[in-house]
Amino acid sequence: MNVLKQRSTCPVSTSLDVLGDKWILLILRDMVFAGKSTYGQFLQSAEKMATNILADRLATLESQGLLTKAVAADKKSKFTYRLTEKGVDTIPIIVELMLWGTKHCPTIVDPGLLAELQAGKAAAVEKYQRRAREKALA
Amino acid sequence: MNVLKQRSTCPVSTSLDVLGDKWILLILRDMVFAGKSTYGQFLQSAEKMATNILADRLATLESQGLLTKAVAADKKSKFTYRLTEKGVDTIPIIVELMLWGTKHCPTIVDPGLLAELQAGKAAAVEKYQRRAREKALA
DNA sequence: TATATTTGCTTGCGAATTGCAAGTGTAAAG
DNA sequence: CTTTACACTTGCAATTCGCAAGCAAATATA
Repeated sequence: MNVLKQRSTCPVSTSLDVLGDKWILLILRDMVFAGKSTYGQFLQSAEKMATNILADRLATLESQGLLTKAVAADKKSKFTYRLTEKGVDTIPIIVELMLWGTKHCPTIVDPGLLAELQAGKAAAVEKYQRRAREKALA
Repeated sequence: MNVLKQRSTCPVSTSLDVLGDKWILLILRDMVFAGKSTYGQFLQSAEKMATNILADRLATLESQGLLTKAVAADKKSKFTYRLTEKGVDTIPIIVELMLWGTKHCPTIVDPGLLAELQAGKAAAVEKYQRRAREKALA
């Protein structure tokens, strides 16, 4: 299950073999910019992903080493998903997608976040990466 | 045909509604980094995309305004695809995908391009954007 | 002028993937 | 000890995918 097929040795292609899925990147977005970390929270997103797809993509993300799964601190019947360094490294990609969408598609954007990104992209990326790392340790 | 469905108003999600497809981004990669511009050239890529998928994705890219289709200068039975500004603006996304793949997946990378990106990402992105714009005018 | 080739697609079809609805299992709460 | 919360799993119709073959117009070749 969930065996990755690499189509070529091109770095863009190999990235897409993992990340070239609409749901995968929305899960990562939710973790980074919405602070979500549980199955139930991911289900509540505006895009309404199906439960089987969510389960499948979480398993893929875990097997690909982008996130870790652990029993939640408050409840034993609950799991917490956290980004690994490999996952944290996708933040620049998500940020570029956000900027492109903001510029070229009809969207509703958080003005604070947009201003932050336009003021200094690299600094904003680093801030969210730092924040994700801190959460992973907690 | 090729009607886009927007899943939400989030800029990451709207970007993915257009770009969240493995083939779409490989076509853009071929245009930007391999200088390809015809149907036949796209078919020759290492990833071997099916002819019906290529035709479909080129139509999508055209209808979404990422590229333009024109009769080739040398042959009337040939078409030339060129990036629009909206297409040129995807270069930062492709560059981030390339960097992530290089760092986290087994790949074979062009050392010159990698060195150029590591020396100065913004400068390299601008160079390829300039080059794509020049080609579009030719 | 007749035939072959290049180029850019379409079409058909079996296989894989998706999305929806409903069901399952375990832990905690009442 | 029943109910609720949470995280999935299963079944199934419908869409999408990938492969192979076919098609049509423009050009090259004999």
